[in-house]
Amino acid sequence: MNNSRKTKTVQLVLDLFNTTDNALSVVELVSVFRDKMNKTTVYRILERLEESGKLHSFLDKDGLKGYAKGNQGSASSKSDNAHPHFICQDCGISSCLPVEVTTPSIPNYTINNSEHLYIGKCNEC
Amino acid sequence: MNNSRKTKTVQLVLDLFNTTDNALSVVELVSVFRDKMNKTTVYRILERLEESGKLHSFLDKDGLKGYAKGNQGSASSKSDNAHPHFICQDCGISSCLPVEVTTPSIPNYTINNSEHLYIGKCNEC
DNA sequence: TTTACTATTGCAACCCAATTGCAATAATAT
DNA sequence: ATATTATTGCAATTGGGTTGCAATAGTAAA
Repeated sequence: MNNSRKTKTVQLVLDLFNTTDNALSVVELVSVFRDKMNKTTVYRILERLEESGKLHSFLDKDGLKGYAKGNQGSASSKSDNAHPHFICQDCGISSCLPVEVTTPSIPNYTINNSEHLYIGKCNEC
Repeated sequence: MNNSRKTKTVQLVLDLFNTTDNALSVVELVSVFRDKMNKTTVYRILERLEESGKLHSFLDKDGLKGYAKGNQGSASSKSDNAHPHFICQDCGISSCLPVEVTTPSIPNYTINNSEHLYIGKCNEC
């Protein structure tokens, strides 16, 4: 018994993420699907797709949420597969950086998870 | 001609940051100064103190803004002195990590600035 | 000290990303 | 077909953060 249902709206979201490797902000996604589904639905679909590991999320430099393909670990194992995200300060495009993240060891601190954001210019700009 | 004025409210904020090295979220600060000054005033004072290099800011894992002592570069030279921030998932306390940040070099990307956040447990928890 | 100048503050209204409650709808299992 | 319940739409709400503007209070000059 699988809980998740294959609805038209979920399929639309999945289709979009299959056309790009870039990350998309929730604001963009809500706008893109303006006529296809409700804002709340977009939020909830993204939430579920992240939960199930089909997408992962991160915060951009303005504190807005972005989503991209792939699993950065489910809610129960957040620390797997961490990678930095990049945002172009010119065109605003954001993407996952295919780079290893090294976690420093700090006395008195146990580090379980990390977020890394790089701001700069992409090759288009 | 120095633009900045030594007001009572600014002094209160500076006094608080002199009692701790930890970072404080804007929400906390607004709450702490609830009876001393207006919410808007807190935001504006923090903004000015960051501008002048007495404080620096960062985003926590929920996208909320935090402030801590010290200069992470003025608005014109943001990339100086970057360091990671730590948030304890138990007590919520956050602090600056005295660690160097290494910026990876990625083909086709120019990186000008970065944000690093570590989530884990502090020595108290 | 008084006066003039203007940085700073308080307040109310506003912006906008994100969340919530609930009834209606539509996948899926039987 | 029918029952079950995951999913959606909608409207209202929450909450961090911002803005406009008049009132207030530092500060410099007279």
